[in-house]
Formats: sequence, structure tokens, C-alpha cells
Amino acid sequence: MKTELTIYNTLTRKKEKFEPINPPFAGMYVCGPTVYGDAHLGHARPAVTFDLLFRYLKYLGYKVRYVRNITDVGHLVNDADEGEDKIAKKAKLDQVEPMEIVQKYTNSYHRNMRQLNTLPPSIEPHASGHIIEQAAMAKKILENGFAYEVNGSVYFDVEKYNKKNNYGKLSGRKLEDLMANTRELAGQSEKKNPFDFALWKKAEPEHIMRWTSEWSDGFPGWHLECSVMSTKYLGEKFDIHGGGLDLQFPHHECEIAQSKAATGEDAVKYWMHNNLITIEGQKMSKSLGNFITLDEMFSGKNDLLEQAYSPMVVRFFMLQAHYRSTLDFSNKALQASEKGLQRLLKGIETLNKIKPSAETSVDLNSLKEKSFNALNDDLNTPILIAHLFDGIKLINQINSGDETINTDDLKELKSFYKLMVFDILGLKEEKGESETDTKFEETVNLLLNIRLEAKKNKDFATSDKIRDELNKIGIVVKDKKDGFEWELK
RNA sequence: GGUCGCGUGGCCGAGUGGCUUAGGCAACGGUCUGCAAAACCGUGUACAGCGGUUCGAAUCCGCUCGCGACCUCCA
Repeated sequence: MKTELTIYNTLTRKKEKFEPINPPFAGMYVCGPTVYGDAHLGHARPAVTFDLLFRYLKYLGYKVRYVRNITDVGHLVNDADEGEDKIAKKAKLDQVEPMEIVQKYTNSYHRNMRQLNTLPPSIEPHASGHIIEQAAMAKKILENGFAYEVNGSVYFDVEKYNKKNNYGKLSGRKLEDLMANTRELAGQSEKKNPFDFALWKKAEPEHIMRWTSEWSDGFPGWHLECSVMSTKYLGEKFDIHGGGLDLQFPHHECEIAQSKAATGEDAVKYWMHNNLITIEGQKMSKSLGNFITLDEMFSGKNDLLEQAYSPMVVRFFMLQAHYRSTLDFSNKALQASEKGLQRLLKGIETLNKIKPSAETSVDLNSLKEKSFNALNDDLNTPILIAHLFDGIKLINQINSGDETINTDDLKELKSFYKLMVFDILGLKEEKGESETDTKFEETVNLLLNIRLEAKKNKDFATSDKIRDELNKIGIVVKDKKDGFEWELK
């Protein structure tokens, strides 16, 4: 390999060479979902992005610990002053236990992540399992003088912190601007400043998720869990912290402040942010109500969808854009990705059927080098995929006899495509996963073999009938030189 | 209002000073085929506008227009 992995660090706004703090170990923490609703397209982007990074770091030989949390407590539903726990609110609506909600949506999240072929993280800690640690961190920040207690709640003192530190360095904000732009709401707040954030929040009587602490019966502030769980499992200083761009401020900014206030050190070496998915140019969000859940995506059951899109199509769609670009959802774009993915996978099938020659006429080293260079350049998967398509063209030319490849190079090319497409990009074939599917496939194959017989006997009436009837059912038949293929419409 | 980012050919989407006609999809032409489809091969169209810097800009600078994100729960 000619180049080394560089990644874009949001903190420095530059691409930096990736050099882990304690090689060969590499630690990465990614903000996971709040499990109070179905996972949607937006959840898939960081999951796929950081799954790619996880896979690639492992390929590069690092011993990677990938931590992704489950937020099952602590996010406030309204503003920090009056809010109640998001999960508790939903639980009341549904008249069930909060932890039942948590379990339900954790399960469906895991199912969706498996469908997207993301590898499970090394550790998936729950916020609710780390209340004690969160209280301890709040206490430490309090002792260090960067927080204050009011009526059983503990708030982070941003102004004081900012005197010696730079609050806003990740998101490029200045405290003065924040002060100038924040209008105080009629003096209702317990906080010294509106931009102070809760480390511990006293629970209102109706608040059902609560824990005892020295300040009050309450719950931890919503930024604290990530600071606690990342450093608990990766160390006070660790390599990569990832998440969606929308978490940059205030969430990640607060994490930085908390860690610094607690330990005196910056915890994170590389901050990475994936960009957002938009729908018709607008961000998908709860408040706009324009989000598409992954289950809807995979089943096609949403009015915005013209058809179902398989998990691998969704994954490929995301990989065809760079993770730091916004990606606009549209049926046209997804359909283009579907076709493109088919072409890529078909090319690999062709590759597996190629017969070697004595000589190699194609330049494999160039292909490989360009591909790794793309990946090393801040995970530039669209460029990588472009090169893989160039390679597919070569494969087709070899297959048709216009180019040649020898036995060793063929073997190498096969393992290269397996590595890139399946191991690193994390794509996979999606056919025949259940027993019913298998039997169904055999049935269709049986019919098509009969059709093949009919064709050989020039009984085109029969052969066309089988083809047309299958087409009516929604099975498209494609003839090949020496056989057939079919797919569901 | 403050901060940040974006505007590339029919669509998606890379590219940040001169040689990538990026790539995918669509379109068109061809090969193949009993026919059709598929597959494969080939081809075209571009850098929001205006001005500036430069021998040279999609790429740097300025302005204009348009769009978006964050500042509030959100991946």
C-alpha cells in the first residue's frame, strides 16, 4: 500500500493521518440511537459509515474496540428546564413499562442493523446501566468547580469553563455569540446562563424513570452518558469519536467540556461526523415528520416510496456518496443504486467464472492502488466504487476474450473483490435466505428448465407462455447464452 | 439574527489550479437473441451568475442569486 489512512478531524477541520494513541489498539465511540422509536434512514448513515471504518481499521490490522451506546434514559423531551424523560413520556402513552419500550426498540434496531449487514459493536453499553458512573462524573465536575447545584439539580458552568478553555471549539462557535443570541425566557430558569446544561436533573413527581443521588431523586443530563461510557470502555484518552453532524452542537461540544472539566484532558483525538440525509432537500427529522423508517424502506410501505429497497441497496446508496456530504433521498437515486449494485455483483459472478490464460494483459496493481488510495483518503467510497466499476469493465473484457489474465492474477483479483466489496464495503448477496425462498427458487427454476426444453424444440408458444405468465406474477425472466436468470420485479 | 456549509451534464454523485472525458442510473447507437428482455461494448451533455487573481480555475478571492444545517429533541 502506498498511502496511509487519513481521516477528516472535525476538531481541526483538516484531514489528518490516523495514528492511534496506543497502537496496535484503536478505540472508537459512536453515538447510538435513543431507543424510543423505530430506526429510520437517518440512523442507517452513521451505522454504515462507522461500520465501514470499523471494518477497514480491522483490515489494516488494528485491534479495534468499537463502542456504540444505547440511549435508554436521560434525554429530555422539551427544554432542559421543564422537560420530562423522552422515554418515560412515550411509555406513558403506550401504558407500558419504560424498559419494555427500550427493549422493543432495541430489538428492532438490532434487527435493522443486521439487515444492513453492520457488524455488531464490541461493546454496546446502555445509559441506564451507568447511572452511578454518571453521578460520579457529575460530582467530579462539581468538585473541580465547573458545575453548581440548584434545588437538587446540577448544572455545568459554561462561562466559568470557558475562561480557561474554549467552549465551542468543535462547532466553531464563540461563547459571546451564544450569549448574544440567547434570549432569556422570562427568568424561569434555575441556570446561571441559558447555555449551561444539566449534569443531573431533579425529577418531577410524575417522572417515572428516576434514580437516587446525593442531590435528588432524578436522572443524569443527556450529554453525560457518552462522556462516561466512552472513557469507561476506551480510556480517558481515546482515538475516534463519531456521530451525526447534528450532534456536533451542543452534544459533542458538551462532551468535550465535561471530559476536560472532569479530568483536565481532552478525551478524543479524532472527531468524525457523518452528514445528514435529506428528503427533497430537507433534513429528515422528528419535527418535520418526513422520516422513513428502515422497515418501511425495506418493505416499501411508505407513501414517499415507489417500491421496496433492499437493505443492501440502501447500504450501497449511502456508500456511493461520501460520508461528509449530505445525501438526498429520492426514488430515482435509489433505483439507480439498485441497478448499479446489480451490475457490481453481476461482475463478481462473472469474475468467478473466468478461465485463466497464460498471460495477464490488464493492470491489476493500478486498480488496487487506486482503490486503497481512495479508501485511505478519508474513506472516499464513491471513488473506490468508481474504481471497482472500472475493474468490472476489465472483468467483462476478460470474460469476452478481449483481455486476458493468468492463474495467479485471477486468484488475486478474486480475493481483491471479495475484500473490497464484501469485507470492507460490507455488501452481500441477498438471495435465498429462508427455506421457503429456497423452495420457491427451485420451483421457478423447474418451470424455466421446462421452458428451456421447449425453446430447444422450437416450441416458442410454450416457452413464451411460461415467460409471459411468470411476468404477470411478477417474475422477470432473462435469457442467457446457456441458460436463464430471473428476478422478482 | 449569529455561525457553518452547499450550488457539477436529464437524475444521483466524485473531483479543489493545468492529463480523471470520475463512476452509477437514464438516453442514444451497436453486439447477442426465434422474439422480447437482460447482459455486454460504444457515445453525448457540466461545473448557479458576475467580476477578479493567474500563463492557466469547476477548483483561489470578492460580490449577487438560490438552497440547506446548527443555535431546540433528532443520526
